[in-house]
Amino acid sequence: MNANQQFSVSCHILVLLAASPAFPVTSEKIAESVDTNPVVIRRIMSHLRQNGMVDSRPGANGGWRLARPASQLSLHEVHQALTQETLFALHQHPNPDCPIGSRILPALESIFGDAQAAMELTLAKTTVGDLLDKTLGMEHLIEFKEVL
Amino acid sequence: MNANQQFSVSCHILVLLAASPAFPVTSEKIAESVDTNPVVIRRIMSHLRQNGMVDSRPGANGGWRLARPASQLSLHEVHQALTQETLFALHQHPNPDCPIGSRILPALESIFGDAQAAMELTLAKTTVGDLLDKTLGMEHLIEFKEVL
DNA sequence: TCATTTGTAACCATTTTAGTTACAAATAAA
DNA sequence: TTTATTTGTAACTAAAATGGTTACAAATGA
Repeated sequence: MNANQQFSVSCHILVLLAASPAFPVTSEKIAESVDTNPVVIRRIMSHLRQNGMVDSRPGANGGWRLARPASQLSLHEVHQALTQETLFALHQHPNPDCPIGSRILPALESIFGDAQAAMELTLAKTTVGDLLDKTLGMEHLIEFKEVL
Repeated sequence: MNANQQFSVSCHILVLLAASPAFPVTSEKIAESVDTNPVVIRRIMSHLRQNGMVDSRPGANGGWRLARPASQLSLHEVHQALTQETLFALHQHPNPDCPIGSRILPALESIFGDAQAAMELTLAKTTVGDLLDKTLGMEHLIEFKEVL
C-alpha cells in the first residue's frame, strides 16, 4: 500500500475543479470521483492550499475551487507542493577515510540534481488546463461544459 | 528510515569497483566505504548482477568486479536494474461513472511517462566512468590509481 | 437554530527499507 | 585434504511512509 499516489490524485482533483469553475466541489464528491475517503482528499488539499492553488469554504454550498486559472497551474507546481525531498535520496555517512567515500556525495548530488531538473522541466510544460483538455477530448469537453 | 538509498549506494559501489579494476573488492570492504552492513551490499549486488553489471567470486581473494568497462555502464541502466515501478504511481480505481474519473488515467500516464523519460535521458548521459572522474578530481585520480 | 462542510487529530493495517544474525555452498590457499 | 574466506540467501526486527477510518470541533449559510 506504499506507492505514493498523491501526485496522481492531486492532478485528478485539480482537473475536476477546473471542470467545475462555476461551483465549489465538496471533498465528498471529489472522493467519489477519485474512489477514496474524503479525509484523504482534505489532507492533499491542505498542501495545495498552502501553495495558493485552491480555496475552500465550509458549510452549505461550500467546497473547493481553484484559486487560480487552470491555465496558470503547472504540474511542476503541483508536484513541488507535495514533496520536499529530492527525487533520489543520498546515503548518509559514507566513510570519510575512503578516497571514494569522502568524495562521492557531491558528485552524486550533481547528476541526481540534473535528472530531477529534467523531470521538473517536463512537468512545468503542462498545466492543469492542458490536462483537462487532454482528459476530455475536445468534443466531450464542449458537451461536458454545456451541462455545467 | 524509508527513503530509498539503493540508487545512491549502487552508484557508490560501482564507482568503487571502477576504481579497483585489478582486484575484486569484498562486500565487507564495500560496506565499510558505504557505511552499512555487507548483506545490504550483497542484496543490491544481486540486482546488479542480474543485469550483467557485476561479477563475483566466493572464497579467498574473492569479491566483486565490474562485468563491463565503467565507460559502458550508464546510470540509467543502474537505475533500471533497481526499479520496476514507474516514477509516479497512478491511483487505482477512479470512478468509471465520472466523466473525469473515467478518462484521467491515460492522460496522466502520458505526461508522467514524458517526465520519467526526461529524467532517464539525463541519467543515460552519465556513465560510471564519468562519475569516477567527477568523484576524484583528475589529480586525485592519477594519485589514487598509482596506489593500486 | 440546524444541516452541511471543512479542518485536524488520532489510530490502524500494510508495505518498504535498512539492518542484523545465521548458516549453507563455493572457492582458493596452505 | 583441510581450512579460512567469501558469497548467497533466508529469516527476523525496527522504523517510517502511506492510505483508510473514526471522531469531533469550528465555520458557514439556509
